[in-house]
Amino acid sequence: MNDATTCCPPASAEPTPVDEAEADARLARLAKAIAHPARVAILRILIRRRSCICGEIVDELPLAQSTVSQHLKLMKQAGLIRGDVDGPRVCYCVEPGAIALLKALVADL
Amino acid sequence: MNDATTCCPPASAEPTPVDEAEADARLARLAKAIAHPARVAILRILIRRRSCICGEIVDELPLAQSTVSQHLKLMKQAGLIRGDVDGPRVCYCVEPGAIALLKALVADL
DNA sequence: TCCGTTCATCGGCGATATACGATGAACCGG
DNA sequence: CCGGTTCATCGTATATCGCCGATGAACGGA
Repeated sequence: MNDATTCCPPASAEPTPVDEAEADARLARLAKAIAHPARVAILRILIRRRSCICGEIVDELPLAQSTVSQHLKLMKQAGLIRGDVDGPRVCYCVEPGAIALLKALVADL
Repeated sequence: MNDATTCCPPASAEPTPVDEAEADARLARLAKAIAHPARVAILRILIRRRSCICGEIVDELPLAQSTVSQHLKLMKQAGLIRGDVDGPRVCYCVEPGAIALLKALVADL
């Protein structure tokens, strides 16, 4: 049994964008990470449980494992989530700084 | 000269999603509308000025008029903005309810 | 060492996004 | 009624998305 503390270290400092074009790009990137119902569902799962094994996400969604894996990859590339290897499993969890940045960027609209 | 009151009526009531799947779909749809730097830039322009003629947006962006028009179409389909015909021009403005819903859905993550 | 579990990646398919120039439609002014 | 302005749409080309089954890679247990 893994608790969140093992796979989700404190959090990396999310650099706040300074340039406006920078902010646009960052917001667009984060928005793209949740621009699909399946990814929003994945994000909610990761938030509800504090961390999550890939398989558990697959079990909760009506999608193939490879499809879920691709969504996770996209979200990871956007910096929204993190995936830490834990033996044969991969423990996914939300990148708290990224969520905070997304909320801030949207709230400042 | 057109002011915002002529082209942007009070606002349509944006139905708050009840179902969680509904909320996912709605959030994904709104997120998609800002999932591109150009669209974020357009949204900022529309917010900064309270309303905007399409041509003014084209002037502020390094994109062809047709490309901007497509972005506007996508944003309009997502319900994020509104476009009211004003003679030969089209006056675009933000759909306030949609922005509020987007902020609420993101804040509740 | 071998096997089962877990997840990522590959290959393929159809659909959509993104961009542009060119053309069409709607409107106003003269 | 005609020409100019403004914007939408069409047609095209390329890239990415979204989905799947199949295969590969990494790991732990027997």
